[in-house]
Amino acid sequence: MKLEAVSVQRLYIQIAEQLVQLIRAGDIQPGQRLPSERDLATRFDVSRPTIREAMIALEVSNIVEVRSGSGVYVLPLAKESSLKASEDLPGPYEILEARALIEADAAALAAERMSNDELQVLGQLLRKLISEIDKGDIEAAEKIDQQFHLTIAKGSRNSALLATINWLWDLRNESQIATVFHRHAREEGSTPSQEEHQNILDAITRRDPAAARDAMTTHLERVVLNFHDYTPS
Amino acid sequence: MKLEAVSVQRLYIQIAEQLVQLIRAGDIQPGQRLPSERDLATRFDVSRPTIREAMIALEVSNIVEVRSGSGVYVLPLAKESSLKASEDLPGPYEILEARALIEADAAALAAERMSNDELQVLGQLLRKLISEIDKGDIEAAEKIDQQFHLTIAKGSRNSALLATINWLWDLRNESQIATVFHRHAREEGSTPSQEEHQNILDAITRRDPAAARDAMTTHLERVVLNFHDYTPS
DNA sequence: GGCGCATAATTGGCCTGACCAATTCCCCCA
DNA sequence: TGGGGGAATTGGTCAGGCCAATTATGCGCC
Repeated sequence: MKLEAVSVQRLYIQIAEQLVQLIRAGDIQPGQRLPSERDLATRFDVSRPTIREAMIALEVSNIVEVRSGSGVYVLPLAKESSLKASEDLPGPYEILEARALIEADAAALAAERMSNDELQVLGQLLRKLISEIDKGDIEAAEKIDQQFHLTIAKGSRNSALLATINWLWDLRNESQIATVFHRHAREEGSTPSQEEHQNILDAITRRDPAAARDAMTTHLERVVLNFHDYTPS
Repeated sequence: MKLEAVSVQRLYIQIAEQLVQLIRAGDIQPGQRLPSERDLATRFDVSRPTIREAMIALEVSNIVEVRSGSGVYVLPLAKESSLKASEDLPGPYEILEARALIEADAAALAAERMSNDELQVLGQLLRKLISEIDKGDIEAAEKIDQQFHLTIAKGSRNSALLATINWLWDLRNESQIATVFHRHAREEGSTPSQEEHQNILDAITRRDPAAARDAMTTHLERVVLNFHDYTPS
């Protein structure tokens, strides 16, 4: 029997996410100062170092600015920094469709622009991916898979594309991790993807943009099909 | 006399940046585990909470991965990333390139999915666009132009694509409104775009995805070319 | 009454030391 | 030789404390 790998997220992440939500919802306006660390500590019922870690996370993410001796303030762009309000988030199907299109574009560009070093990394990731799948560690394999795709996105040398693809993965991870779809994908969807990933890597290595695009499209459209088959309709 | 605005950076930033340098230089390879927090604390001669803050910063920046009870490990993509991920927003060229790719995808989908009502709206927008250009009101024309493009994005029936395209337009508007590029684009770039917009609309009306994609690509690639011509090199 | 300035209160920056839980290591025993 | 099972290591979190920067306060002086 497999236990739910809940693995409660670390506290600083929980707190940072709650604060981000408050900011996005408008409960805390840009420019406004949020409560002192000591105050937040008692409110969230955690220690001050934990609050402090959450602040670091928000600061590095350019969501707040920390002014020593004064307080921490919400930055102006904070509300939009993470694309779109949390209202009608795209569903898993829309995310997959968008990924199929955009990541295909990115793969084509990457085939032309990616450095040899990055290709090395890509090869390592693929080997690691296969080994994790063999070991049966699906969770680890999914992380590697994400890194594989993001490395390609980065290879496009276009930070707008990279940011977009990053966002789509975040969406997938945040909202949909426990759906029937993903559970199924974990069980069954891994095997063919090895070959598909290999095809993508080969195409990029050959510096063949069209082939890279096709390989990526094929890969993600199969995932879309998997999704269709197992969606409770 | 001007004093050095040293304002000693906070410790966690100093440490995080040193580690990033080590990673970039290859002294710490991706996949490798870096020293324990306690170890780093003594080496840098700071307390463990400070090291911990630096780790949080690196983790949020997708440079390392923290595995509880095991250690913190350098991620594969780490070599080229830096702290403050979103600090360097995409430049105008990157935005245009991304738009050319993504809006082309959206146009192709829109050709298949857009409702007739929306097509009507698109036609009205185009007429309005032409009339504003004739009147010489460039600013109004740009707003209409944006609506035209966003209506097509909406026609893709994919909220992830729509959100992405929305975000790219926001980026364009916010950060680059006063550059030489845009000033020039306002003066000269309007005339040919009338015909190009018409081509896009026609293709969608004909329900021809490939043509819609091509028309959108052509349109935006010309803008890219304009950009190239007038970029101060 | 209004203006300045010194002092007090608040706030972030950082440290020490400690305990817990997860992971890994390693030795000993079957 | 192959497991098993502590013991050591490592991250996760807490408590409480001191310092420096910033801000608020209030008192005296004009």
